[in-house]
Amino acid sequence: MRRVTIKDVAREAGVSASAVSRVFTEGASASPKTREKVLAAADLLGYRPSLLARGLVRNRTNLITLVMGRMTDPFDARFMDCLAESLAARGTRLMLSPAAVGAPGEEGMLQALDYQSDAVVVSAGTMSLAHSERCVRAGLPVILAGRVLETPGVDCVLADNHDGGRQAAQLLLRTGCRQLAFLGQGGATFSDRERRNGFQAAARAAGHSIVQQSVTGRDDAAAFAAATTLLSRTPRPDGIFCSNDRIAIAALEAGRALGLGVPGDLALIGFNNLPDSARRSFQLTTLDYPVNAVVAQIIELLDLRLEQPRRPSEIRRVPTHLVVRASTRESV
Amino acid sequence: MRRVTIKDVAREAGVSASAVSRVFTEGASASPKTREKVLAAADLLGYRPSLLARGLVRNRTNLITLVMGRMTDPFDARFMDCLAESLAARGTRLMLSPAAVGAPGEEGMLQALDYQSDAVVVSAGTMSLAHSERCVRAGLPVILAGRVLETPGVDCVLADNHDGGRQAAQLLLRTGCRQLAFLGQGGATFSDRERRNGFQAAARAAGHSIVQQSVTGRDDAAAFAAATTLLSRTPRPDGIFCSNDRIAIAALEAGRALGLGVPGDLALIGFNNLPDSARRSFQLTTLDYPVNAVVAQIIELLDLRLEQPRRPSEIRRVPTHLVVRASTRESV
DNA sequence: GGTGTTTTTGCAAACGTTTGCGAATTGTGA
DNA sequence: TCACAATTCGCAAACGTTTGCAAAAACACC
Repeated sequence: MRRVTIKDVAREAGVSASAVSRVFTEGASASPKTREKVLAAADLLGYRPSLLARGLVRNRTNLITLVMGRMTDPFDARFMDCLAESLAARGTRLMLSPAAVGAPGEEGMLQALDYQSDAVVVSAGTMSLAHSERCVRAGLPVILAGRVLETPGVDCVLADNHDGGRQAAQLLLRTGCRQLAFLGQGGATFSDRERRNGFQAAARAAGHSIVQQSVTGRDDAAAFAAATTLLSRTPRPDGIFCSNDRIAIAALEAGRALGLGVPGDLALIGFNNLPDSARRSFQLTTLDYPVNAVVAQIIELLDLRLEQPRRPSEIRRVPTHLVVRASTRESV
Repeated sequence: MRRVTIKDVAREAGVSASAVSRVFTEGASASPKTREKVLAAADLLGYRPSLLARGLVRNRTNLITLVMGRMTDPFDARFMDCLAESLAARGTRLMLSPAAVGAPGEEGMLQALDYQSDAVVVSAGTMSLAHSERCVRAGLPVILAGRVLETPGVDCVLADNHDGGRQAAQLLLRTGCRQLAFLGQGGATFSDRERRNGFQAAARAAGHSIVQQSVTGRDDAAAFAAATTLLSRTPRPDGIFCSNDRIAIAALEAGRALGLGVPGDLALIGFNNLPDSARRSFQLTTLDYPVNAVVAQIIELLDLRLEQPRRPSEIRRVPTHLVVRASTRESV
């Protein structure tokens, strides 16, 4: 039951432990003869190098910690899935650190230090980031997904939410909506604020004002209630931009429950382009959140920073594009 | 930038490294005085024990590897989230190993050995399990979620799918359905087969036969197409049990697209009780998959096996219960 | 075969912990 | 104060690797 170690392989192959190590490390020198002997022995014994031990001496674990909130939104799942997959493809493993467990929540970032993660990716939108600096000071690269923190050494990558809001406003206005509204989370997350600001700015630029309504709570019922409230205001909004698809779908159901035709009486735009929003029951116009592109940027920044830890930190924005479906009207 | 190590703390506190170590390990002997000095020093320097090093000597890492398929279904996300959360609460970290990366896919199980995970949880439903035995032989506990493998040393926990199928059949028959059908994945996953078998057995026992249709492909469009095919058979099914909620919702949309009333012309039952199925647009009757209970059982089995590695392996089934909504008729 | 250059090899010291063991310290009771 | 028991402490050896260094081996060239 004892783990088969490098020494076992060395003995079996009749070489030194260093020789075995070199066979198993990229680009090290080993003669074809020993290589063959070592591989045979390793195969026979079922040897696999301990990445713990290797990490200890190399000070590089090929581990990345992901700090995330509860994956209540399928969007988070999609992000995590994509990240795990892309990292695995380049030989890096992803470790999960749920943010919600302790009271402060940001403990998860520090735990990344414990296992000597090569970096920590934070995607928990509502979390405070008090510990980021400490991580950076300890030499642990921090990458923020979906939000910005102006701290030296912290890289950020996110969708261009502001521009997404602009596109939403312009589409609604172009298709004849006159009473614009934003239905969001009341500024609870970074993305929420950016999307609202972009929407509002574009509306203003076109000479329109917007009304706002926030959903309090995280479940669909809360979103439905908030949408119902919003739709019973006078004048009734005829074009709503929602902070994300989940809220938009709830709003769509609320509109229908009130007997409103979509998009005739009410046009709706969401954000994220979840699989759900393509469903024939909803056919939601939305802004595509480019998960793959965001993940690609994260990995690129990761590599850059691991190569040169002192490089200035970057903020990268990934463009977002409209996916027009049947919850908005045709352009006139 | 050098990591602050146990020796730094020892020097700062004026004690030996062993003393520091003992302060940081549960139930070791250290006098109040040294404890205080050590904690002060550790706090000052920002010391955190390296779990790599600790894992190396203790041969216990507090790491669990989760081997999973792509998280295309929100159900998987829910499972993973719950597992990560529960493990974190007891001080164990979850490591992800996407199964889909290599050609064989089961490589992920072996990678659990590399980081000396304490155990591996496999939830990838469609994956082959060729490497399970090898893991067990290497002393790595394997726990299967959602499927059964009759191998000594492999524990399994899953929902009682067979009984769920029975409940579905009985409800449909009790509410007046006469042409029962099963819409599933053609036996692609373990759960799929069990659910079908339970459904079929109960129907037979009541003197009914069922027709089957399988959806080929993983996206909603495939499910919609399969449902449409199924609904154009003669005699047309009036009660369909679907392998999971995603398929059931697609079937519901297909029924509506054909102008069928739900539940009047067509009754539908899903499986998993996803948040989506509670939506007012769907109101899907479904079987609740008790994620929390399953995870609790997994953790219990885990603890048991870590305590006594040689104990006989167990198969635990967690009961499932009907959540009746508006996609089925009232009992008569 | 001899010289010089390149490649391969083994030794031993690291990496940051834990832990058995014996020594040192502290506490107890008369 | 002394003898004895119970704690606490430090030393050093582990855990399974990698890697700088110098010795050894292989190779190239004349």
